[in-house]
Amino acid sequence: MKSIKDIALKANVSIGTVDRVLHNRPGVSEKTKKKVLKIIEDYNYTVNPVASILASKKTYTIATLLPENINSDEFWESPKQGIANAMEEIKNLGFLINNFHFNQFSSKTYIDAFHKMVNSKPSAVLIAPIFNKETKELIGLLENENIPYVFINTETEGLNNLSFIGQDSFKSGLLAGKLMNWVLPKKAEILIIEIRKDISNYTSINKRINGFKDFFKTSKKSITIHNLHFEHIENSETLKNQLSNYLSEHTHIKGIFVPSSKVSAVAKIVESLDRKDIEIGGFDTTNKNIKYLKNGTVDFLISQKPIQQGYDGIKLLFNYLTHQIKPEKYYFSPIEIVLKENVDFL
Amino acid sequence: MKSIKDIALKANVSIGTVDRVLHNRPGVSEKTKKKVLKIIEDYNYTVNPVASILASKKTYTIATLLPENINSDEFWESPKQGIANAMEEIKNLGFLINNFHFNQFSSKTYIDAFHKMVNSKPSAVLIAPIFNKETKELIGLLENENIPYVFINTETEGLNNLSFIGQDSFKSGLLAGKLMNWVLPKKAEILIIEIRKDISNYTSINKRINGFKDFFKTSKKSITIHNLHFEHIENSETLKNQLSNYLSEHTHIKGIFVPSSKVSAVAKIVESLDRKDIEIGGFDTTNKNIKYLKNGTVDFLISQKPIQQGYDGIKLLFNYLTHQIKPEKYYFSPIEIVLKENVDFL
DNA sequence: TATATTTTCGTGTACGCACACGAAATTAAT
DNA sequence: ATTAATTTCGTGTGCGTACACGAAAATATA
Repeated sequence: MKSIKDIALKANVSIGTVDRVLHNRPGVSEKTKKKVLKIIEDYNYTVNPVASILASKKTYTIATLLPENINSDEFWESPKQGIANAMEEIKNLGFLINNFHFNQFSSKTYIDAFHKMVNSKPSAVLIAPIFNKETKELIGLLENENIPYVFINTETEGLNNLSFIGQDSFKSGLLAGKLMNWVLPKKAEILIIEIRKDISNYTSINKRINGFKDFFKTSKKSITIHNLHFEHIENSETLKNQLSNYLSEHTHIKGIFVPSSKVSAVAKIVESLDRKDIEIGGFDTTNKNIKYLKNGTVDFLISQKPIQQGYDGIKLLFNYLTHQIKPEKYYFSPIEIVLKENVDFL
Repeated sequence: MKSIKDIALKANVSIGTVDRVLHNRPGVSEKTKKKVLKIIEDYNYTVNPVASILASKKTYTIATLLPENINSDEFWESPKQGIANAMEEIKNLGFLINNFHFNQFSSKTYIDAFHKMVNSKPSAVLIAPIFNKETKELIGLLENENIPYVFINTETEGLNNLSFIGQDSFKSGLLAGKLMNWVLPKKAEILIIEIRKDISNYTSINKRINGFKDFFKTSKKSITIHNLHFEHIENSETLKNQLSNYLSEHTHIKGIFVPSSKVSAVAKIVESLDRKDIEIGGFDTTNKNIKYLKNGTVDFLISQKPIQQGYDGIKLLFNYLTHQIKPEKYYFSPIEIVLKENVDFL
């Protein structure tokens, strides 16, 4: 392995000079610069990143802005896990992390946290831009400071984000449609259950629903689709009452599609009604959802590898900051089908 | 970030002493060792791997022993890709790789390559132990030299391999059964097609078939299962003749299960027969298989993330050699369901 | 030509750790 | 108590690079 010293020796210059041409720093005449570059080429030399990192005492701070999760079962736990994993790998390379949180049902907390994040003067940020309008208003703060930002999970169009990491929601809904179509009989009715609390994330949810419905345009089976909205999901009594009423009024409903991670709340009710004839499909492998998948109440879940989303987000920023590697604008996460039979192997 | 110096300072010893306890080297009294360890604990100190690697001029050589792939579409291309990716990451950390190949249909080439591999005196090896008997005979060569070895893709029981990375074949077959059951009508017959060339890998294939059949013990549908063996698959004419004869003799066959990666060969024939009523399922996302998945001839594929298998194998050896991190004995790869709708998002 | 200015380059130190060498402290032997 | 043997530990150097500082060389100004 050739080193800077070897180059310097061969070129009859000092290692300082070699260093200067390597980093395109000023202070080298065209002539010697050319000479050194030639030798670098000849020797097939590349900087040793290990030594490079050790020598440059540069430190980077990455800030994240994600929803807080009150109980440990929530979706956001997973991206956070991935972020932590990535940080573990690069913490010795001069990277620090600063996590900011907000309440995903309060745009005010989002704005607050956003300001705090900017004030911490990070090298780069990873954001879940759940609030569309607010994000567009605030994003200038980052651009003024030239802080690169990556969006995760929620797509926001028309901004100069370095990259977006998340699922193609329409396609994942389409896939959900295909699976639901598989598990249903030749003739059946389907109920789509939306939880109004999801509204902050409405674009993704709506795209999923659109994709889902889109599939049935081509289905050979005879399918009718119902929609049901709930304001709150906490009050499980009213949810239960309304849902069981609806199901008893529409006895041909054999499939329920939950276009969010709140599958378990629905599954719990269906199970208590002992309606084994109803197939349920939805999103995200939270612990509760997995529980109902394993006991057969839920038929399928669609996952987006959220741990990897977090991991990839950090790694991407790492590569950008240290090696100036510009990422793709879109990284679509896997659309993973999770059944009882493969849930233990993910 | 705390460094050795900080530890030494706090413990009132020299960095040399701290270094000794960190590496379990002799020459430290129990008393000071305890003291230092306590401070390491308190400070939550971990060695900086960057500096560590730079300082230790140690170099490791990892050898791999995998089947050669003649055309670029074969399964083994993927693990090799993963291996290459991992090596790219660690090549500057003093790691070299040495790839050995064999013909997967000739045990003699396996034995030859195995010897060559051992003679190259690698620090550790990654093997696809496709030939069971031969592996058991040869493994002593590695154990004599105390060379750690990891198995990939093919499970071989009763040996002291550091780890195994691959799929739970029975479970993946079971899942294939579930999917086939979903796509078939209430009453149908299924054909399982084995290619005799797969014999070297027979354990995996057989386990898949067992899992597949196992599922139908619980199916509510009325299913009959046929079996068909082919010696060679190259001669596509005879394959085509035999298969089309069999299908025309057994008109109730509505599903074909290929428990190997040779799905495309079967799909090609079924397509040429214009038998759109037959559903096909199998393994591995080779380019050809994906082609038939996309055009609808194949209904589902089951993938095992082969790229990641290769990647994980190398990374695991890296961690073992550099940090003495002992891996789990079994790493079961994901059992991934691949449909037309999600094949572009893997 | 002498001096000032700018350009070009060499030297030294630091990053955190590994490891060799040898000194100091402790213990054993006489 | 003196010396020898052993254990315990401190110091120094190097890994390959980054970067600050200042010296030398080249060029400009008078």
